[in-house]
Amino acid sequence: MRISAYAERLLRGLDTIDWTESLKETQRNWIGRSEGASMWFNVDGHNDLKFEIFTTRPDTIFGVSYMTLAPEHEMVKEIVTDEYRDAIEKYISDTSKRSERERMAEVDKVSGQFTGAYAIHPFSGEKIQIWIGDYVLASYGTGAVMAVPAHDSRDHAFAKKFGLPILQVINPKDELGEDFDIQEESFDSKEGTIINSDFITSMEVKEAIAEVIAQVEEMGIGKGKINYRLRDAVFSRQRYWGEPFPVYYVNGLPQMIENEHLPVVLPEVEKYLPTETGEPPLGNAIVWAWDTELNKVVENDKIDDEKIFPLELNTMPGWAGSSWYFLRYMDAGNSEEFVSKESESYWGSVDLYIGGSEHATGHLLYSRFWYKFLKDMGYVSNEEPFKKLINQGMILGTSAFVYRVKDTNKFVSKGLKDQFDVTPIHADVNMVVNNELDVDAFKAWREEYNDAEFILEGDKYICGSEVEKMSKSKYNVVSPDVIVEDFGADALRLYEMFLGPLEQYKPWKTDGISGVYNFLKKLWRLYHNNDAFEVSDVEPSKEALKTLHKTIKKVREDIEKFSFNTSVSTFMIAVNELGAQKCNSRAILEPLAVIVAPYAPHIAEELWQKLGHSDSVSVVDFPTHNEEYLKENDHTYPIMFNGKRRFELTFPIDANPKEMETVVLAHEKTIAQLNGRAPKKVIIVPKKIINVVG
RNA sequence: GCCCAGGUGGUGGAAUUGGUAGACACGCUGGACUUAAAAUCCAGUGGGCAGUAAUGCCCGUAUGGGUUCAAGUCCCAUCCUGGGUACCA
Repeated sequence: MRISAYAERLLRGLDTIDWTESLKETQRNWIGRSEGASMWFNVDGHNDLKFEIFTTRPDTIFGVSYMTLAPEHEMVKEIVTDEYRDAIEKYISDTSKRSERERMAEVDKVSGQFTGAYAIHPFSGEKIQIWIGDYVLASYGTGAVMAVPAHDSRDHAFAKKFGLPILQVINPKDELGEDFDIQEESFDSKEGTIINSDFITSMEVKEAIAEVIAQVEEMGIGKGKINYRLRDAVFSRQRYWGEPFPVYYVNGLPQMIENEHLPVVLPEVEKYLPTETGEPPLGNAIVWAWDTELNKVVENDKIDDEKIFPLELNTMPGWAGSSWYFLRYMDAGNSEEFVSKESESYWGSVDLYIGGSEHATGHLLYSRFWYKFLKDMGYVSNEEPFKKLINQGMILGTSAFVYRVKDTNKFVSKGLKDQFDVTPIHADVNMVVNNELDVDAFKAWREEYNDAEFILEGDKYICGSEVEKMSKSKYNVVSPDVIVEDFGADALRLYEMFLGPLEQYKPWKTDGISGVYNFLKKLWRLYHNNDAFEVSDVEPSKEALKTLHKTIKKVREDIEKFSFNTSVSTFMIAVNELGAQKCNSRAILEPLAVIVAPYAPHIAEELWQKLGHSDSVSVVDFPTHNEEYLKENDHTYPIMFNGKRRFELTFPIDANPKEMETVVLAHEKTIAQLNGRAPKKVIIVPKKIINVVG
């Protein structure tokens, strides 16, 4: 699939979507756009031979001291001289044996071999040695580079190892100083002035790049070029299960099954594993042949290669479905097209996508690619599939540790463990409450611990703890079912939100759930007197209205920002305040149930019913706040001296700053603070602070 | 190595545009109710110093500098943690 053809659009599109910067950056790096030039070099003594290199630094053309080809480069065998033939062949066979993994692990290891051949410098006409080296990748650019050791760290390492010349052609910007030793370290930055470089000498780097490109284009030996790191991908999956290709083989040649006979449905198999002969899992199927007369899938043993043929065993890769499944939701019942024009134009692209960042360079890049392709084909109308994307953080587990004294069956409490030689062991978190181990449960946990002994602190065994991914092997898995059983689904839902920001990784600690559980109980009590449901129709108090409306305002803002943890805090504050106000006014409690509903739907629904409604709380309009109720008559200002708060004063909201200043300066505490000094300045920020400078 | 995100009490976290750091909650301490426990409610809770107390002062958002009347927030440098990436010319 030629995703590389969309590289530029995939890159530019990133500027138009509301995704996290880190995710966009990962995609940018993966696409890997680099701007430079491709140039042709002639080979000395071979009039008919020339080769192409790609460089992002044409400005360093006069610093070239050798050329490097990838070992796999097709020209190597033609140019190698007899003297070096054996050495080159040995090097090629050695590097081909090294697996990609080895090459990755040995990045620092520099290796290479001279070919005996020379290239001709296009401007100076000088002869330049041609080497091969496995730091040049055959699959990127042209598989050949012009090596400028003075200004490229990899070329520098290579040159140093093989004693090749290092020619400086850029003078670093002043602050890096004269004492920069180019023989010791390369200068890769583009901040500097060109030296020793014929017609580009004394130009700035940027200028020189453009000038060299113009010159080689005029000479017909090169041109400006943009390269991408992004590679095309094979549309197939060998080892796993996936959507089947509607393809069968006649004499080994693939044939497409006609549209009208689709879909081809996957067969039943015993196991989803490759066959013993190494074929894909579909090779295990016994009903996987195509009958060209009946136009259906039939048993393999009927294959006669005349009317009945074998079907393709490879399947489609994961992104065959994941790249566009969301479009199908718009028109799931449509049996003619994946989505109708009407549905597509109604729904458009996805407004909000919540997903993990681990899909940055796979699913999320391919989805964008497919979507752009579908747009080009006229099937969808937007350029990007996911307008906004949030990476949700993972809920981590809090592991508990007990400390076994080495070579014994004794366990020492955390506070005393430093007095012994101990091994930390994961204990099941379900046996631990507030870091205290249920000793009997631990003994019963496993046979080997039945007669364990404990060295306690006071009368308790205190466990150590550590935050890790939830995993069975770490015994830190907390099942949501158990939480729902103990506290209810609303408490679970609220607590997950309350733990912290949506995008953040955060540790689960069951102990903390009592906070939201208490909140739910307090909420319930607002609508009840003892156990009886009781709300009144009396006019709500000013304070209650203020509490309600500031809550509505804040929660609406939080929802816009996906800041659900602060919403939950806001509800807690509201319920605490209304409780203190002894509010049980219907005019307050009805809208309260509505705004709580998205967060704690079960309890809200039940309260809504008790309030006498027969429809669901989820279909009621979300209330809007009224600024009238939020108006303050006065504001309590911190009185600060040189930025340090010393006391507070309350002023009417519309107080004149001049008058406020007079009152502040006349205050006895101000006089005490100033201690005889004259204030230089008084800064008054309305509804914020008053700062006296002096 | 490079790129990105982050570092705030005992803990999870809050803090609008630079404007009272620590909201809310957990935990902890003390108290009320109770024969007792659970549940519930009330009060306190960043650290330090002084004071019988009211209160006052100093320090404090990873570290060191800087800008500002004022910095968790802005700038520079450093350290640490998490994630991504791996010779891409």
